[in-house]
Amino acid sequence: MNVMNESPRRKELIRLAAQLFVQEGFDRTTVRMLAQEMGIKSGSLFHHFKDKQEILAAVIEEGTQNALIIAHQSIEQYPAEPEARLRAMARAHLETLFADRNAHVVALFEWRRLDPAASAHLSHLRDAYEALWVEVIDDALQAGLIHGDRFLVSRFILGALNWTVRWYDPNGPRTPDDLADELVGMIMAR
Amino acid sequence: MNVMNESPRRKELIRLAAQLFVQEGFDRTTVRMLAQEMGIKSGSLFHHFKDKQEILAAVIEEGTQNALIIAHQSIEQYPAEPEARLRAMARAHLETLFADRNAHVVALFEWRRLDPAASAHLSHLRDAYEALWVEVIDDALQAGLIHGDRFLVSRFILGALNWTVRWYDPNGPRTPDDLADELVGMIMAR
DNA sequence: CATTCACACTAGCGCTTGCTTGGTTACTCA
DNA sequence: TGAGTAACCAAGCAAGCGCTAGTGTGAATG
Repeated sequence: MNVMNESPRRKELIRLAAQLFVQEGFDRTTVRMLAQEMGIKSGSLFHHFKDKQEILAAVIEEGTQNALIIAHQSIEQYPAEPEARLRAMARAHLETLFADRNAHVVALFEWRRLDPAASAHLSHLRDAYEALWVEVIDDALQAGLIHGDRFLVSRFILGALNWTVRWYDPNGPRTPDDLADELVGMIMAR
Repeated sequence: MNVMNESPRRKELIRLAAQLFVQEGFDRTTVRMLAQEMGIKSGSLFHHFKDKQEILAAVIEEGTQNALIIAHQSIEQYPAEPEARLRAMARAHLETLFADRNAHVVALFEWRRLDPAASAHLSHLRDAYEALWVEVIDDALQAGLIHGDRFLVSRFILGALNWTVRWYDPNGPRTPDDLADELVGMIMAR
């Protein structure tokens, strides 16, 4: 087994697993299906991962790491412009959501399948990401751009954004940036 | 087997199944777990339902039927007041969502486990419900209460509302009506 | 040249799954 | 009273599950 390995091979396997988890759901995806998709036999799978759980954790970790990095990069461009920060954060959210769609769908809808240990570890990553949001929203509230309870507002915005994976068609006429701008426009006081 | 049966017994079994599906997820809920929760043996379960799939369909059907009825009752009280209609619709949505929480969580997150036949049948129910929303939102747009693309606005609102099942605590200080009012306040032009 | 290593294979164990079968009990109603 | 039926049970089958043990191979390392 290959515990802490960041090889390209492992990354590719994780990508394939994410795709299958989205298609079938974690529980219905068997190790034999995973192996076939990866072009190996089911036994060989356990050379790369300790067990099926570890594959799930790896998928979710990758997605969340990427989201954090991109969000950071996006808002640090505008240290003192609340509206630009809000817009950049929403854009970054949708950008990662659809660039890395499979991993994020797994993170959003299969989180509960994580065992407690993995869940605890990954919760920190997610909390760090949500803290970024709360920060940006606090700025926007203080600047009078939006109004309402900071807790509820951030939950509503994240809900609206996350739910897009259920209906948004990347091949349609609208870009993720269009969506982000529309949402920001919808909630901003004029 | 007991195909089209609306007996109280069946209703109770469906309620118990919904609870387990939420706790464990559909795939991880075994027929033996269901039977034990129902106080019968696993074989007896198939006297009430053709197969496991039928239980899932029954759970989702119940929840969606209720939502439709309550939404109808709520908005027909205000035939010509766009703001009241919007608020009533949001309140009704959250009211059913938490009154009938288990069934709705299953409907939202286990829909994809339905086989194609059941999915086709239930899609009509869901579409009827969403049509109500589009109607109410069109009225609000025309009245100038909110602004934006009708399609996107309704998706964002439904996303924000549905996502509440992931974070809202019914034992906390806020009522579902508080949430609905806060959301409407957040998006309404002033 | 000998050893080690990553990576893959074959074979299958022990267990759980959804569902079936054949029969029993309790109740309703002519 | 006795026929019909809804509701249940005990037993188990066939298939599929995650995972393990033991082995082979070709490339890198000493």
